Amino acid sequence: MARLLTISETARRSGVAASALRYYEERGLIEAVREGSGHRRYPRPVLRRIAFVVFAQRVGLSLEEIAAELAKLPPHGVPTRRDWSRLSATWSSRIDARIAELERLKAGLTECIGCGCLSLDRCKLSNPDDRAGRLGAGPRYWLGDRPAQGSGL
Amino acid sequence: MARLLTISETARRSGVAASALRYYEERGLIEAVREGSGHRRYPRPVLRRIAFVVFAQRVGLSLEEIAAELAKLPPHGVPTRRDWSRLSATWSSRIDARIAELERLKAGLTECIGCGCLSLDRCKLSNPDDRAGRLGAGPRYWLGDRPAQGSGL
DNA sequence: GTACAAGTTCAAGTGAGCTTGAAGTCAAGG
DNA sequence: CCTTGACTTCAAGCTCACTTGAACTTGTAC
Repeated sequence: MARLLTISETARRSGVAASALRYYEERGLIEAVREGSGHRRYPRPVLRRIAFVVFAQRVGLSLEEIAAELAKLPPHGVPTRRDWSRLSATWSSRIDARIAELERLKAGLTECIGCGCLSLDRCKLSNPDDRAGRLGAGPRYWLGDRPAQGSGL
Repeated sequence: MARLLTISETARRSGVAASALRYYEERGLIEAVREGSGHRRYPRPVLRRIAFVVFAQRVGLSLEEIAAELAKLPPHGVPTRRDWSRLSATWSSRIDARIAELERLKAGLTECIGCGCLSLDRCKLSNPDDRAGRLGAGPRYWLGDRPAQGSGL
Protein backbone atom coordinates (compact mmCIF):
# COMPACT_ATOMS: atom_id res chain seq x y z
CA MET A 1 0.00 0.00 0.00
CA ALA A 2 1.28 3.40 -0.94
CA ARG A 3 2.40 5.37 2.07
CA LEU A 4 1.24 8.91 2.38
CA LEU A 5 3.75 11.65 2.95
CA THR A 6 3.65 14.31 5.63
CA ILE A 7 4.13 17.89 4.63
CA SER A 8 7.70 17.99 5.88
CA GLU A 9 8.57 14.81 4.02
CA THR A 10 7.06 16.26 0.92
CA ALA A 11 8.95 19.48 1.42
CA ARG A 12 12.22 17.64 1.85
CA ARG A 13 11.69 15.41 -1.13
CA SER A 14 10.55 18.15 -3.44
CA GLY A 15 12.90 20.86 -2.25
CA VAL A 16 9.94 23.15 -1.88
CA ALA A 17 9.28 24.72 1.52
CA ALA A 18 6.27 23.55 3.49
CA SER A 19 4.91 27.06 3.51
CA ALA A 20 5.11 27.08 -0.25
CA LEU A 21 3.26 23.78 -0.42
CA ARG A 22 0.43 25.21 1.64
CA TYR A 23 0.45 28.20 -0.63
CA TYR A 24 0.26 25.99 -3.71
CA GLU A 25 -2.68 24.20 -2.19
CA GLU A 26 -4.41 27.49 -1.53
CA ARG A 27 -3.82 28.39 -5.15
CA GLY A 28 -5.27 25.10 -6.29
CA LEU A 29 -2.06 23.70 -7.70
CA ILE A 30 -1.89 20.65 -5.51
CA GLU A 31 -4.17 18.80 -3.14
CA ALA A 32 -3.76 16.86 0.06
CA VAL A 33 -5.91 14.44 1.95
CA ARG A 34 -6.43 15.12 5.62
CA GLU A 35 -5.92 12.90 8.59
CA GLY A 36 -8.38 12.87 11.45
CA SER A 37 -6.12 15.38 13.16
CA GLY A 38 -6.40 17.76 10.22
CA HIS A 39 -2.82 17.17 9.16
CA ARG A 40 -2.08 17.04 5.47
CA ARG A 41 -1.09 13.75 3.85
CA TYR A 42 0.27 13.71 0.34
CA PRO A 43 -0.08 10.79 -2.05
CA ARG A 44 3.14 10.17 -3.91
CA PRO A 45 1.98 11.44 -7.31
CA VAL A 46 1.84 14.91 -5.80
CA LEU A 47 5.61 14.95 -6.06
CA ARG A 48 5.31 14.89 -9.82
CA ARG A 49 2.80 17.66 -9.74
CA ILE A 50 5.16 19.72 -7.63
CA ALA A 51 8.02 18.92 -9.96
CA PHE A 52 5.86 20.08 -12.79
CA VAL A 53 5.16 23.34 -11.00
CA VAL A 54 8.80 24.02 -10.29
CA PHE A 55 9.74 23.11 -13.81
CA ALA A 56 7.09 25.34 -15.30
CA GLN A 57 8.24 28.22 -13.16
CA ARG A 58 11.72 27.86 -14.58
CA VAL A 59 10.23 27.97 -18.01
CA GLY A 60 8.62 31.24 -17.08
CA LEU A 61 4.98 30.50 -16.37
CA SER A 62 3.15 32.20 -13.55
CA LEU A 63 1.39 30.14 -10.93
CA GLU A 64 -1.90 31.12 -12.47
CA GLU A 65 -0.86 29.77 -15.83
CA ILE A 66 0.48 26.63 -14.23
CA ALA A 67 -2.79 26.13 -12.41
CA ALA A 68 -4.62 26.39 -15.71
CA GLU A 69 -2.34 23.78 -17.24
CA LEU A 70 -2.69 21.43 -14.30
CA ALA A 71 -6.45 21.78 -14.34
CA LYS A 72 -6.40 19.89 -17.61
CA LEU A 73 -5.25 16.65 -16.10
CA PRO A 74 -6.90 14.27 -13.63
CA PRO A 75 -6.75 15.68 -10.12
CA HIS A 76 -6.20 12.40 -8.35
CA GLY A 77 -5.23 9.77 -10.83
CA VAL A 78 -1.63 9.37 -11.88
CA PRO A 79 -1.06 11.40 -15.04
CA THR A 80 0.17 9.48 -18.02
CA ARG A 81 3.08 10.34 -20.26
CA ARG A 82 0.56 11.47 -22.74
CA ASP A 83 -0.93 13.88 -20.21
CA TRP A 84 2.44 15.39 -19.48
CA SER A 85 3.57 15.74 -23.03
CA ARG A 86 0.26 17.21 -24.11
CA LEU A 87 0.54 19.73 -21.31
CA SER A 88 4.07 20.63 -22.08
CA ALA A 89 3.56 20.99 -25.80
CA THR A 90 2.46 24.56 -25.25
CA TRP A 91 5.72 25.52 -23.71
CA SER A 92 8.08 24.59 -26.42
CA SER A 93 7.19 27.64 -28.44
CA ARG A 94 7.42 29.77 -25.36
CA ILE A 95 10.88 28.53 -24.59
CA ASP A 96 11.86 29.03 -28.20
CA ALA A 97 10.59 32.59 -28.15
CA ARG A 98 12.55 33.39 -25.05
CA ILE A 99 15.66 31.81 -26.45
CA ALA A 100 15.21 33.82 -29.61
CA GLU A 101 14.93 37.00 -27.61
CA LEU A 102 18.06 36.20 -25.69
CA GLU A 103 19.88 35.52 -28.93
CA ARG A 104 18.77 38.87 -30.20
CA LEU A 105 19.88 40.57 -27.01
CA LYS A 106 23.21 38.86 -27.29
CA ALA A 107 23.61 40.05 -30.82
CA GLY A 108 22.67 43.56 -29.76
CA LEU A 109 25.34 43.40 -27.13
CA THR A 110 28.03 43.59 -29.74
CA GLU A 111 26.18 45.26 -32.57
CA CYS A 112 23.72 47.76 -31.31
CA ILE A 113 25.28 48.93 -28.11
CA GLY A 114 28.74 48.70 -29.57
CA CYS A 115 27.93 50.83 -32.55
CA GLY A 116 26.10 53.44 -30.56
CA CYS A 117 22.73 53.13 -32.23
CA LEU A 118 21.05 52.18 -29.01
CA SER A 119 18.53 54.94 -28.83
CA LEU A 120 15.27 53.19 -28.07
CA ASP A 121 13.10 55.02 -30.55
CA ARG A 122 14.51 53.30 -33.58
CA CYS A 123 16.56 50.39 -32.33
CA LYS A 124 15.12 46.97 -32.98
CA LEU A 125 16.11 45.89 -29.52
CA SER A 126 13.53 48.08 -27.95
CA ASN A 127 10.75 46.74 -30.09
CA PRO A 128 7.76 46.83 -27.76
CA ASP A 129 5.74 44.47 -29.89
CA ASP A 130 7.93 41.62 -28.92
CA ARG A 131 6.36 40.63 -25.70
CA ALA A 132 7.33 37.03 -25.58
CA GLY A 133 8.82 35.76 -22.40
CA ARG A 134 8.66 38.35 -19.69
CA LEU A 135 11.45 38.27 -17.27
CA GLY A 136 11.21 40.22 -14.09
CA ALA A 137 8.41 40.99 -11.75
CA GLY A 138 6.60 44.24 -11.40
CA PRO A 139 4.55 46.23 -13.80
CA ARG A 140 6.61 47.95 -16.43
CA TYR A 141 4.96 49.71 -19.29
CA TRP A 142 7.87 49.05 -21.54
CA LEU A 143 7.52 45.34 -21.17
CA GLY A 144 4.04 45.61 -22.55
CA ASP A 145 1.92 44.78 -19.54
CA ARG A 146 -0.62 47.47 -20.08
CA PRO A 147 -2.21 48.98 -23.14
CA ALA A 148 -0.37 52.27 -22.76
CA GLN A 149 -1.49 54.70 -20.16
CA GLY A 150 0.79 57.22 -18.55
CA SER A 151 3.89 56.28 -20.46
CA GLY A 152 2.68 57.99 -23.58
CA LEU A 153 3.82 55.32 -25.95
CA MET B 1 24.00 73.73 -28.13
CA ALA B 2 22.53 70.51 -26.88
CA ARG B 3 19.01 70.98 -25.68
CA LEU B 4 18.06 69.49 -22.38
CA LEU B 5 15.05 67.25 -22.17
CA THR B 6 12.18 67.51 -19.73
CA ILE B 7 11.12 64.46 -17.84
CA SER B 8 8.08 63.89 -20.02
CA GLU B 9 10.12 64.21 -23.19
CA THR B 10 12.59 61.75 -21.79
CA ALA B 11 9.80 59.41 -20.83
CA ARG B 12 8.28 59.59 -24.28
CA ARG B 13 11.57 59.09 -26.07
CA SER B 14 12.71 56.25 -23.87
CA GLY B 15 9.39 54.55 -23.44
CA VAL B 16 9.98 54.52 -19.70
CA ALA B 17 7.39 56.18 -17.46
CA ALA B 18 8.31 59.42 -15.74
CA SER B 19 7.70 57.82 -12.37
CA ALA B 20 10.17 55.12 -13.29
CA LEU B 21 12.73 57.74 -14.27
CA ARG B 22 12.43 59.35 -10.87
CA TYR B 23 12.76 55.95 -9.34
CA TYR B 24 15.88 55.23 -11.36
CA GLU B 25 17.34 58.49 -10.19
CA GLU B 26 16.57 57.58 -6.60
CA ARG B 27 18.34 54.29 -7.16
CA GLY B 28 21.34 56.06 -8.62
CA LEU B 29 20.97 54.71 -12.14
CA ILE B 30 20.58 58.04 -13.86
CA GLU B 31 21.08 61.69 -13.03
CA ALA B 32 19.40 64.90 -13.94
CA VAL B 33 20.39 68.52 -13.68
CA ARG B 34 17.89 70.84 -12.08
CA GLU B 35 16.47 74.07 -13.32
CA GLY B 36 16.01 77.01 -11.01
CA SER B 37 12.47 75.79 -10.52
CA GLY B 38 13.65 72.41 -9.33
CA HIS B 39 12.47 70.67 -12.48
CA ARG B 40 14.63 67.91 -13.88
CA ARG B 41 16.47 68.43 -17.14
CA TYR B 42 18.09 65.51 -18.86
CA PRO B 43 21.14 65.76 -21.10
CA ARG B 44 20.74 63.64 -24.21
CA PRO B 45 23.25 60.95 -23.25
CA VAL B 46 20.89 59.92 -20.46
CA LEU B 47 18.79 58.26 -23.14
CA ARG B 48 21.55 55.80 -23.77
CA ARG B 49 21.91 55.12 -20.11
CA ILE B 50 18.19 54.44 -19.90
CA ALA B 51 18.39 52.22 -22.95
CA PHE B 52 21.17 50.36 -21.25
CA VAL B 53 19.03 49.88 -18.15
CA VAL B 54 16.06 48.57 -20.10
CA PHE B 55 18.28 46.33 -22.12
CA ALA B 56 20.00 44.94 -19.05
CA GLN B 57 16.66 44.23 -17.45
CA ARG B 58 15.66 42.15 -20.42
CA VAL B 59 18.89 40.26 -20.03
CA GLY B 60 17.87 39.53 -16.49
CA LEU B 61 19.88 41.86 -14.29
CA SER B 62 18.34 43.48 -11.25
CA LEU B 63 18.44 47.23 -10.86
CA GLU B 64 21.08 46.81 -8.20
CA GLU B 65 23.31 44.90 -10.55
CA ILE B 66 22.70 47.40 -13.29
CA ALA B 67 23.63 50.22 -10.96
CA ALA B 68 26.89 48.46 -10.20
CA GLU B 69 27.62 48.12 -13.91
CA LEU B 70 26.78 51.72 -14.64
CA ALA B 71 28.94 52.91 -11.79
CA LYS B 72 31.91 51.77 -13.81
CA LEU B 73 31.48 54.36 -16.49
CA PRO B 74 31.77 58.15 -16.42
CA PRO B 75 28.70 59.67 -14.80
CA HIS B 76 28.44 62.69 -17.04
CA GLY B 77 30.63 62.19 -20.06
CA VAL B 78 29.33 60.34 -23.07
CA PRO B 79 30.34 56.69 -22.77
CA THR B 80 32.42 55.36 -25.60
CA ARG B 81 31.83 52.18 -27.53
CA ARG B 82 34.62 50.72 -25.54
CA ASP B 83 32.80 51.57 -22.32
CA TRP B 84 29.63 49.89 -23.49
CA SER B 85 31.26 46.78 -24.79
CA ARG B 86 33.42 46.41 -21.71
CA LEU B 87 30.30 46.70 -19.59
CA SER B 88 28.34 44.26 -21.62
CA ALA B 89 31.09 41.68 -21.81
CA THR B 90 29.96 40.31 -18.47
CA TRP B 91 26.53 39.53 -19.76
CA SER B 92 27.34 37.31 -22.63
CA SER B 93 28.07 34.41 -20.33
CA ARG B 94 24.96 35.14 -18.38
CA ILE B 95 22.82 35.09 -21.46
CA ASP B 96 24.55 31.92 -22.58
CA ALA B 97 23.88 30.27 -19.25
CA ARG B 98 20.23 31.16 -19.40
CA ILE B 99 19.94 29.94 -22.97
CA ALA B 100 21.62 26.72 -21.93
CA GLU B 101 19.14 26.26 -19.13
CA LEU B 102 16.23 26.83 -21.44
CA GLU B 103 17.66 24.31 -23.86
CA ARG B 104 17.91 21.82 -21.06
CA LEU B 105 14.36 22.54 -19.97
CA LYS B 106 13.19 22.08 -23.50
CA ALA B 107 14.97 18.77 -23.72
CA GLY B 108 13.44 17.73 -20.42
CA LEU B 109 10.06 18.57 -21.80
CA THR B 110 10.18 15.58 -24.10
CA GLU B 111 12.63 13.38 -22.28
CA CYS B 112 12.30 13.69 -18.57
CA ILE B 113 8.68 14.54 -18.13
CA GLY B 114 7.65 12.31 -20.98
CA CYS B 115 9.43 9.28 -19.62
CA GLY B 116 8.13 9.79 -16.13
CA CYS B 117 11.45 10.16 -14.37
CA LEU B 118 10.60 13.62 -13.16
CA SER B 119 10.88 13.03 -9.48
CA LEU B 120 13.01 15.91 -8.29
CA ASP B 121 15.35 13.93 -6.08
CA ARG B 122 17.27 12.38 -8.91
CA CYS B 123 16.30 14.20 -12.07
CA LYS B 124 18.95 16.43 -13.56
CA LEU B 125 16.34 19.07 -14.24
CA SER B 126 15.95 19.85 -10.61
CA ASN B 127 19.65 20.31 -10.11
CA PRO B 128 19.81 23.02 -7.47
CA ASP B 129 23.41 23.85 -8.21
CA ASP B 130 22.44 25.41 -11.45
CA ARG B 131 21.47 28.82 -10.31
CA ALA B 132 22.22 30.79 -13.40
CA GLY B 133 19.61 33.14 -14.65
CA ARG B 134 16.80 33.42 -12.18
CA LEU B 135 13.48 34.05 -13.67
CA GLY B 136 10.65 35.10 -11.43
CA ALA B 137 10.44 37.34 -8.44
CA GLY B 138 10.06 36.27 -4.91
CA PRO B 139 12.26 34.23 -2.67
CA ARG B 140 12.11 30.56 -3.48
CA TYR B 141 14.39 28.14 -1.77
CA TRP B 142 14.49 25.91 -4.74
CA LEU B 143 15.87 28.63 -6.90
CA GLY B 144 18.82 28.85 -4.59
CA ASP B 145 18.36 32.25 -3.00
CA ARG B 146 19.24 31.16 0.46
CA PRO B 147 21.81 28.78 1.85
CA ALA B 148 19.18 26.24 2.93
CA GLN B 149 17.22 26.95 6.02
CA GLY B 150 13.79 25.56 6.56
CA SER B 151 13.67 23.68 3.31
CA GLY B 152 15.90 20.98 4.67
CA LEU B 153 17.96 20.50 1.57
C1' DG C 1 -4.51 87.78 -13.93
C1' DT C 2 -6.11 83.49 -14.12
C1' DA C 3 -6.40 78.96 -15.91
C1' DC C 4 -4.20 74.79 -16.72
C1' DA C 5 -0.61 71.74 -17.74
C1' DA C 6 3.55 70.00 -16.07
C1' DG C 7 6.54 69.58 -12.64
C1' DT C 8 7.87 68.62 -7.53
C1' DT C 9 8.08 65.51 -3.00
C1' DC C 10 6.58 62.06 -0.01
C1' DA C 11 3.96 58.31 1.55
C1' DA C 12 1.40 54.55 0.50
C1' DG C 13 -0.27 50.98 -2.67
C1' DT C 14 0.40 47.00 -6.16
C1' DG C 15 1.29 42.11 -7.59
C1' DA C 16 3.74 37.91 -7.52
C1' DG C 17 5.32 34.44 -4.69
C1' DC C 18 6.12 33.36 -1.06
C1' DT C 19 7.84 33.65 4.50
C1' DT C 20 7.14 34.60 9.25
C1' DG C 21 4.82 34.96 13.55
C1' DA C 22 1.20 34.18 16.77
C1' DA C 23 -1.84 31.21 18.81
C1' DG C 24 -3.68 26.92 19.07
C1' DT C 25 -4.16 21.45 18.32
C1' DC C 26 -2.56 16.70 18.57
C1' DA C 27 0.35 12.48 19.27
C1' DA C 28 4.18 10.24 21.27
C1' DG C 29 7.78 9.75 24.84
C1' DG C 30 9.49 9.85 29.43
C1' DC D 1 1.09 14.64 33.51
C1' DC D 2 3.96 17.36 30.98
C1' DT D 3 7.05 18.50 27.46
C1' DT D 4 8.47 18.37 22.74
C1' DG D 5 7.75 18.63 18.08
C1' DA D 6 5.09 18.49 14.09
C1' DC D 7 1.25 20.19 12.50
C1' DT D 8 -2.85 23.65 11.88
C1' DT D 9 -4.93 28.47 10.50
C1' DC D 10 -4.83 33.25 9.82
C1' DA D 11 -2.94 37.64 9.32
C1' DA D 12 0.78 40.31 8.39
C1' DG D 13 5.32 41.05 6.37
C1' DC D 14 8.85 40.95 2.66
C1' DT D 15 11.26 41.94 -2.01
C1' DC D 16 11.33 44.08 -6.42
C1' DA D 17 10.19 47.50 -9.50
C1' DC D 18 7.43 50.43 -9.89
C1' DT D 19 2.68 53.28 -9.80
C1' DT D 20 -0.62 56.22 -7.69
C1' DG D 21 -2.41 59.90 -5.02
C1' DA D 22 -2.23 64.02 -2.30
C1' DA D 23 -0.69 68.41 -1.68
C1' DC D 24 1.93 71.86 -3.51
C1' DT D 25 4.86 74.96 -6.86
C1' DT D 26 6.11 76.62 -11.68
C1' DG D 27 5.80 77.74 -16.42
C1' DT D 28 2.98 78.85 -20.46
C1' DA D 29 -1.20 80.54 -22.90
C1' DC D 30 -4.71 83.50 -23.39
